[in-house]
Amino acid sequence: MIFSGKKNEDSTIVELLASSLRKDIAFGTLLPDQKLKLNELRSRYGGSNHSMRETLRILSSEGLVEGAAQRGFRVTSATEDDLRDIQLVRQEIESIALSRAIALGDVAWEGQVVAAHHALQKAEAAVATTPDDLTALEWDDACRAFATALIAACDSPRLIDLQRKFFDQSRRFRLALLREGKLNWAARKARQKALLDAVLDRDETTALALLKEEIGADLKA
Amino acid sequence: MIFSGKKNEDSTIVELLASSLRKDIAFGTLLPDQKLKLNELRSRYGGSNHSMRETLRILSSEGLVEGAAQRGFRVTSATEDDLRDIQLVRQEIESIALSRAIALGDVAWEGQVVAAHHALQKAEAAVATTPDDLTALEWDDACRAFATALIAACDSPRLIDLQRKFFDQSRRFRLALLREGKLNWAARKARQKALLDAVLDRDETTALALLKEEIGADLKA
DNA sequence: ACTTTTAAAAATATCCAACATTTTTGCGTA
DNA sequence: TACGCAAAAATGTTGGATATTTTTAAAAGT
Repeated sequence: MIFSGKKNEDSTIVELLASSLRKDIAFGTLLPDQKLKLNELRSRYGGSNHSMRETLRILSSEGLVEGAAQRGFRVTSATEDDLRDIQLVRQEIESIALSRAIALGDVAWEGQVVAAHHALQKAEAAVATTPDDLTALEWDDACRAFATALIAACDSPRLIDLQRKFFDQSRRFRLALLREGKLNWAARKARQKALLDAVLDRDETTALALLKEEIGADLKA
Repeated sequence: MIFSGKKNEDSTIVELLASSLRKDIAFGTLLPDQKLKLNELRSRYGGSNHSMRETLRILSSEGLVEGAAQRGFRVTSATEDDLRDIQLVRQEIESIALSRAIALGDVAWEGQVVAAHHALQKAEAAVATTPDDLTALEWDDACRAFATALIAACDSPRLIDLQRKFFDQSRRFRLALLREGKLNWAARKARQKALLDAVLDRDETTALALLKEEIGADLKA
């Protein structure tokens, strides 16, 4: 990944399809609860029926779509209950992981966190002024990178994996709030700075409180 | 499948294959880190290459198998680190879920828990005397049912789903301990009874401590 | 009118056979 | 022994064909 800003490592067709579908689900091009018929998807995204089925199995394992035997797949619903549940899980998982990261992280980790925070600041400023799709995607990626960096020093690969999955499930909601202009940029900036400082100070209590607030902020925003 | 005690809801070929592979992974017929070549699997379990690929995607989403682009699938490794990680995640997830269940559960839930505990007692006694494969499987299912019942009143579908997935990941280790005769039946019985009582008393602190012990017991046993 | 039955259409699930691409293996050479 | 390369093996992908199931729409009966 020498040249790529974002590494587009979609080496197989199935991964390529999965990326396309993920993006369209995140942006709401594919709506919650929408039936995903194989032939429609194929004519829209390409690929054989098998590739598309495999793709849907992958998205299914990520919680973005749901499949039922003999009756195909549909986009996972996105009700307020779903949002609440996802946020609950994110808060719990990321809290545990952050605790461990704060206990275990070294200086290199601190560097990662600082860098991710810096990139996030830039991305937030950019999307606040020009909220087109591409900028939105980069902003969302920056959010993800910051959240990932925070727990990178955690010693549990499975917790890290869960963090990734549930963050991706929360994308749709975050992008929706952005579209509706319901994000408080000043508050976010202050909170993120405070979170960064708490982490660097290894102030676990404060950091966890701020992390939960950061995750929960999207709900009633 | 008209007579089977456990409802074999494998309505599709893929689900059937997944069940077979799950079982063989749990019992160690398919060893950790073993390469899973499609043609070998097909001649052993049947199914077309696509069905088998889909099956492996499913198992992959359950953490039993791992896939890498262009180089196929292999059984997930099962080192001590893996065990530790799985147990950590189980302890955290199930603790959160049990807390919520204790707070929210009604009498029907208590009934479920009592019933599952009763069945577990029977299954433990059975497997302690005749540890053949079938009995072992039934015992393991009873363990799972008890753990599931404990958190059934939890209001987070995603936590419940995670509990299921990580319990299934821990199967291999539990069955291995059984095979090696490293389980302390008396201690287990006492602990399970104490856990049941704590839950029925809504004594969260005690219940959580016992739950963590129950999950962690398999490690140093 | 309203449910129930039945027939047709659509969609899913599966398989086979072939082919392109990538990875692994085995062997000869430096 | 290490290296590189060709052969073999394995993965990834496609198209077409077919069985089975679900969904739909129409027909029938009360």
